[in-house]
Amino acid sequence: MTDRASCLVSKLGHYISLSEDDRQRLSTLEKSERSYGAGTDIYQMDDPCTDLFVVKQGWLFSYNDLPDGSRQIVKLHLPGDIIGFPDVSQKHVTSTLCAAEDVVLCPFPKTALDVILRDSPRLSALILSIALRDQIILLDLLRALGSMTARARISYMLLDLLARLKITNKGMSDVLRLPLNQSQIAAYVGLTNVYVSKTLSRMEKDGDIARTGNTVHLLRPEAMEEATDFRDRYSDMDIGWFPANKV
Amino acid sequence: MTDRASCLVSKLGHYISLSEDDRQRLSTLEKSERSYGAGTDIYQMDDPCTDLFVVKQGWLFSYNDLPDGSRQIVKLHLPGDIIGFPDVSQKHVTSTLCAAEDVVLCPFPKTALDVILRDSPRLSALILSIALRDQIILLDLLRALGSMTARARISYMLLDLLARLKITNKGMSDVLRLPLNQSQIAAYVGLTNVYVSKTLSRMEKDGDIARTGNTVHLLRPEAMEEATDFRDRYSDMDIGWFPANKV
DNA sequence: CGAGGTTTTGAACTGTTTCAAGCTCGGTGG
DNA sequence: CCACCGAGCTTGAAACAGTTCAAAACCTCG
Repeated sequence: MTDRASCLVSKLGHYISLSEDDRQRLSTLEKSERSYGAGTDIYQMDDPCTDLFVVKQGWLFSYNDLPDGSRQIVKLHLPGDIIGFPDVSQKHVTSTLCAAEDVVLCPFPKTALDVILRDSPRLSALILSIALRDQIILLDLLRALGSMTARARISYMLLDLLARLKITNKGMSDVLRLPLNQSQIAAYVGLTNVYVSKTLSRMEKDGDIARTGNTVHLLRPEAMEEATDFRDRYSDMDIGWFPANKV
Repeated sequence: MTDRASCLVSKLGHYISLSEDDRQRLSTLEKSERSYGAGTDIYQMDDPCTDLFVVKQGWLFSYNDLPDGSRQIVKLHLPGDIIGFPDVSQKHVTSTLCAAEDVVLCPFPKTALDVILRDSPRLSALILSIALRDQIILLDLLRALGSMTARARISYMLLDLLARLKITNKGMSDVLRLPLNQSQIAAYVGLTNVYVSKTLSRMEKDGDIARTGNTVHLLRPEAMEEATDFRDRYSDMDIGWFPANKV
């Protein structure tokens, strides 16, 4: 991956082989990259939806504040992710995007999708697949929030993050840098910061995890997968049905 | 809508105008329709994923059973809906489909999407938009399960159902036939059947709703929308960016 | 009329929240 | 170099929303 390589090309090329045409198309879509400091709100809920972003560096999350003052984080964004996809279907964005740490993003215009859909069935299929897979993952999260205990929810979150990181980093161990504070974890799994603290402490005492700074070590991932009925949706997407590109 | 009209054509034609070519393409995809009795599991989690279904009649839901014995309903399917979309990205389906009452479905093969993506950019964009909008709706539900009280969750569910029914039935009032028992409602909003009963009774006593048989009348929908920060994602999808079909 | 599924109601219980205080630790300024 | 500050984490006690269990009431349909 050279320095001038487009974020989009490297992200999508990860799933399927791209024709030279496709590479060209994707590269031209990308605007110059941008940096944001930790804690910055990059766009706000209800802003007009014009750009998508590929994450080049750092973690981010999308959140909503509810009428009663509580906050729900609806998505964590890791390097390589495309941010804002679902909002393409709406005139305005439906959540606020916040940098969890210092980040670098590659914006590209929403209209890019138009071009892709018109000219590249293969890329269209890939993008659709990614959108659908993300939906499956949301359903998994829904099950966790709907009917699991605090402990299982947190386990689930950790397993999910590990699986995501392992896509691009095959040989990875079960150690995880977690650049989120406990209030953010709580807002994600639907608990309070206090109970997240208590639950993490208990998990540590029971030997499920070990913590040092903001890294977490999963000591019995299989047991945790068992308890949460965890499935890895990332490693085996079905891309067998993709159409070939027209000639 | 004639008797021989394809389910898919009438579903998709609802959003955009379809060319005669597109109509032809869609019609040929559809297999003959099928009926199932109330309570039937139509397919089971982990079955191979081959077909999608358009709902012609009746309500259904997709659910998962968790290791601890609890059940989570992840999606309610109403007439006009396409079932199984997210699973296209997987080799096996990720939840079990169950008929909440007597239903009629129109199956069509997963490979249909291949054809559409190759030949019709405009239909591709529509399908992608629907998938993305569904994702937004899931995020809304996630917020509800993650950080709302029992009362707000149930309010949210009712508002969402009403909004969905109003898509195809513009002049509809705030009365809703709800062919689900309280255990199913509970499995959907992440509560127990007992507490659903208690909450519904309280809502009725407070004058938020009225019940007769399995129909529910929303008496103060605006107040409920306020309390749950409800947004109607169905009525105004952004389809302005769709590509025209090639000639 | 009886039977089975569904809803209601009450009492005891539990997981999670709330509030509040104390602790840790890295960063900053005197 | 130390004192102090603030953000985040931990801990405990009290309160509460929602669960569990169990029994009774209700409905619909054969």
